[in-house]
Amino acid sequence: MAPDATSVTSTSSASAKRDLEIESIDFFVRMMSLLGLPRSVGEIYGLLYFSPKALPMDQIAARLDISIGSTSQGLKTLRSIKAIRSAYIPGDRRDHYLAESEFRRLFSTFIKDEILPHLESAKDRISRMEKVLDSEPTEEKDFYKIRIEKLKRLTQASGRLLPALAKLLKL
Amino acid sequence: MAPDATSVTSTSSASAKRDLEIESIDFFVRMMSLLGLPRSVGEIYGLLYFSPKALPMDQIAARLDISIGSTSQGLKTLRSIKAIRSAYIPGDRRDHYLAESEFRRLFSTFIKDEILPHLESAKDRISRMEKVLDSEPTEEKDFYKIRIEKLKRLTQASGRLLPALAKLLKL
DNA sequence: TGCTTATTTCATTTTTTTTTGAAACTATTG
DNA sequence: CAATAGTTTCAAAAAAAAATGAAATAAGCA
Repeated sequence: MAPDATSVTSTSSASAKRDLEIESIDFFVRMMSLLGLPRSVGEIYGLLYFSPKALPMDQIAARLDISIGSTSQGLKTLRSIKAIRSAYIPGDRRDHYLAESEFRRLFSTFIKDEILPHLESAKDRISRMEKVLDSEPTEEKDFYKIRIEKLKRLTQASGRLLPALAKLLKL
Repeated sequence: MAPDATSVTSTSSASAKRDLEIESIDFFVRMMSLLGLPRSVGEIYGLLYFSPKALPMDQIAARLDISIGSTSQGLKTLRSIKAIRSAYIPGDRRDHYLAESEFRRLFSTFIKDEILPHLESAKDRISRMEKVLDSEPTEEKDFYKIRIEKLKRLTQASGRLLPALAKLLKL
């Protein structure tokens, strides 16, 4: 195997870099888990976020001590939410990855891909509910009407708020 | 065992109610899972949300066909995020639960309890990072400085945006 | 084209989360 | 104050999610 091309450039403190790396990984592991993404995804992003050079998959796996399977999966996830991009390194046929540091974009992608679809299906569901309520003469009709109305308002409010938020974050 | 006090009051469509109940449960199971809460919590809230009467624990468990252990746990969770409240029913010594239908409150509680604490610890972490960077003469200092700066801006922005959002939702 | 290196896929294993059910505890009431 | 009904707790089981590792596939190069 080739000598480790990213090994520390001798003189300056490797440990300071390592400390920053660890804090970064920890930070993003938590943050990603807040978004419901697995630990490995946070680790990978955290590592890349504080890496001045683009890193290939095998080095990411080695540095984090996780399998290449997880690494491949994690990179796929991060690509899908546009949290990383690959950089071409001449004379090396491996893909190299860089963190997209504008992660406000990342949130906005997340809202668009994960939350808005749920809202869509919620609208359908509410129509179905209204149909059920209209079709059959249920007791406590008023109660049900009010509840459906509240759900409707919630989804409408979210439907307006979230895209606005997404746009705000993207800029 | 006593006859089921909440069984349908004869005439009007039980199936319409059941249909609404099922849609509601499905809706909230998805929504809660978006917030990282277990299925049973969504089921319980969904059931209560479309129940005109307050329901005791054993009936909730029976209707959802889940254990009383899960039900007790789930109710505890829902109480902790103020998503339900209990109603006193004269002559019945069981606690009866009602859904808090203003779930905008619920989101705001969620932001306050789940997200803001992370932000706090993020601030500490960033201070630590800055200390590390200042203390040791690391190469690529500029790169690290910029990254830390970006993290800082993110947490600051969130620290301003989230409480505002929480307040907006609570009204 | 064949050889080598890099990457993806996916069945299996491991880990984590959730649910269950029974015992412990609490509170009410006769 | 005992008997009973209601609730919580928690160890164990079940289910779900994530990670592994090896085989399959793809891609670059001679």
